[in-house]
Amino acid sequence: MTTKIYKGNCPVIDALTIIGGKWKLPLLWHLANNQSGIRYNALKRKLDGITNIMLTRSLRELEEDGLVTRVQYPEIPPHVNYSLTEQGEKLIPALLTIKEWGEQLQESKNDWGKKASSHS
Amino acid sequence: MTTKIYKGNCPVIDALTIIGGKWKLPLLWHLANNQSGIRYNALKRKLDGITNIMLTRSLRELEEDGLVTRVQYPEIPPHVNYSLTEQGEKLIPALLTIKEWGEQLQESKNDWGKKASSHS
DNA sequence: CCGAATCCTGTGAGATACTG
DNA sequence: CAGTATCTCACAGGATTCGG
Repeated sequence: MTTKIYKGNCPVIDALTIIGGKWKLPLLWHLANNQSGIRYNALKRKLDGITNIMLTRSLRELEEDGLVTRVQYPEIPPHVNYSLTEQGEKLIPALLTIKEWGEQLQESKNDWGKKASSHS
Repeated sequence: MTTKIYKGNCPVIDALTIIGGKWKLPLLWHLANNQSGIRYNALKRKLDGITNIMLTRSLRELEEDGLVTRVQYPEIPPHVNYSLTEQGEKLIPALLTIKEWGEQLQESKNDWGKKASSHS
């Protein structure tokens, strides 16, 4: 994936396709931590290693998918602000669910299945 | 993605990487619907269009990631049964959370935020 | 300051054929 | 029945360069 496969058939796949790019999650994460919005270059600094084109692409796609709002102030110098939409905000709790599962998975990969008999 | 990026840093990305392949979700879905397990060829029939190699690869990866159990009965003809592990089962509720979000997203993409008031 | 256009490459995905 | 072995191809990701 993040190749689109069963178009429209499955909301889960749709969702994962939307957030499936390499930078989408980090991007959403930083946007979630800046509810007042954040500027392009600030975003770029936080996402260490991202190039202009990847940042622009990712932002555009998230915008088209209705997760991100872009507000442009026609000033000199230019000023563009990005923030999560309501739909974008709603995604965060879902991601936290996944996060917990991922943490459980990492724990279970450590050996501790054997020594756990102390709490019963 | 599902290129691995920030190895180990983020459980969310880890999780999405694991379930990120093209057939992973459909596969997990069918496994979730057959708690007693399901055989290779039965799985293949349900996943219409999948090739042997993709099915094998996907199963192996899920097995290595601890989501799927492979049980082989040394009979003639061979009989191999696949089923979800506990970790695999735990993933399902998380996916349902994502599913709900995806459904909300599709609703909001239909135009009906706008037309709600005026058609006089 | 905020991007777009072009070109290149590594990897996921698949077609096809063969095996214990 | 349950897989493997190669080969090819498309596409996401990225380097580089340029513009309002």
